[in-house]
Amino acid sequence: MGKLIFENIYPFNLSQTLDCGQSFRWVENEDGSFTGVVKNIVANVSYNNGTLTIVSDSELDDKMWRNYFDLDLDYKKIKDDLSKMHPVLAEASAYAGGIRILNQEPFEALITFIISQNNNIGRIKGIVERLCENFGESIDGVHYAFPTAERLAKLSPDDLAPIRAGFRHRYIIDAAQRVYSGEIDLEKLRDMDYLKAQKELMKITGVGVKVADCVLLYGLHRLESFPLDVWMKRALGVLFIGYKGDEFGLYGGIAQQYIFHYSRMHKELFD
DNA sequence: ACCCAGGAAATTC
DNA sequence: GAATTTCATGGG
Repeated sequence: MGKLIFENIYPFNLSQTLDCGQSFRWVENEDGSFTGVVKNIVANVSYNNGTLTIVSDSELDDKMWRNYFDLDLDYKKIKDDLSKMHPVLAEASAYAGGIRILNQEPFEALITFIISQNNNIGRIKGIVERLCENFGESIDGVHYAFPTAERLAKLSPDDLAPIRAGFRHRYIIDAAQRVYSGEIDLEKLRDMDYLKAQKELMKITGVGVKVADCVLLYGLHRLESFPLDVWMKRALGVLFIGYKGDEFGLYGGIAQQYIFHYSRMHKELFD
C-alpha cells in the first residue's frame, strides 16, 4: 500500500503527458485520473492544482516516480527558452506546455516504438496491451507487466500472432534477442555519443532513424533527440518552413513533443 | 473500394 | 545509390 504526494509541480498536465503518444499503457478513468503499469507496479495517478498524487496497492519508491515523471527538471525555464526560438513554438508551448518527457523503461520504449511504425496510436495501444497480456507477468490478474527481453527472445515471430502486429513480429523478436544476448546494452546508450547510440539501435531489424530517436528520447531521456514522423514533417513543412529539426538544441525533444501534440490537436492547419 | 497510420525493409531503376 | 513498392492490420 503506497501513496506519494508531490506538491507545487508546474507546469504539468496529466492527460497531455500520458496521452500524447510517448507511452501507450496509461488508461484514463472517469474521474480524470490515470491507471497504468510501470515495471511491476500498478499505479493510479491524479493531478490537481499543482499536486501530483500517486497511489498503489504496492509500495511506491519516491525517487523512481519522481524520475518517471521527470519532476526534477525545470520545465518552466525550458519552456521559456524554447518560446523565444520561434513564434509557432511559443504558441505550441503555451498550448502543450504541460507535457513532461517520461523516463520509461528502455526495453519497453524500444518494443513499443518498433510497433509504432506505419501504425496509428489507437491500434498501437491495442497491440501493446495484447503483448503484455500474452507474454507479461500478471500483477493482479487484470494488469500485466511489460514482457522481459528474455521471454520475448525465446519466442518465434509466429508465436506473436495473438498480438496482431503483422510484419512487425520478426522485428520484435530480433530486438529482444539482441538485447537479451547482450549484443546491445540499452543502458550504455544514455551517455554515448548521440549518432553512435542511434547507429547502435539501428542494428536491430525494424529500427530506423525515427524509431531510434524515439527510443533515445522516451526510454533513455536523450532530450536532444528530435524524432521526425509524418506529423513532424507536416509541421516543419507548414509551420517551420526551412527548419530541419536540428535547430532546437539540448531540449529539442521537448520542443518536438509540444509541436507534435499541438499539431495533432490542430489538424485543420494541414488541410 | 480507398486511404492512412509516431517507418523501414526489400526491390527496382 | 536514389527512388519506389511492399509489408499486416484496422479504422475512417
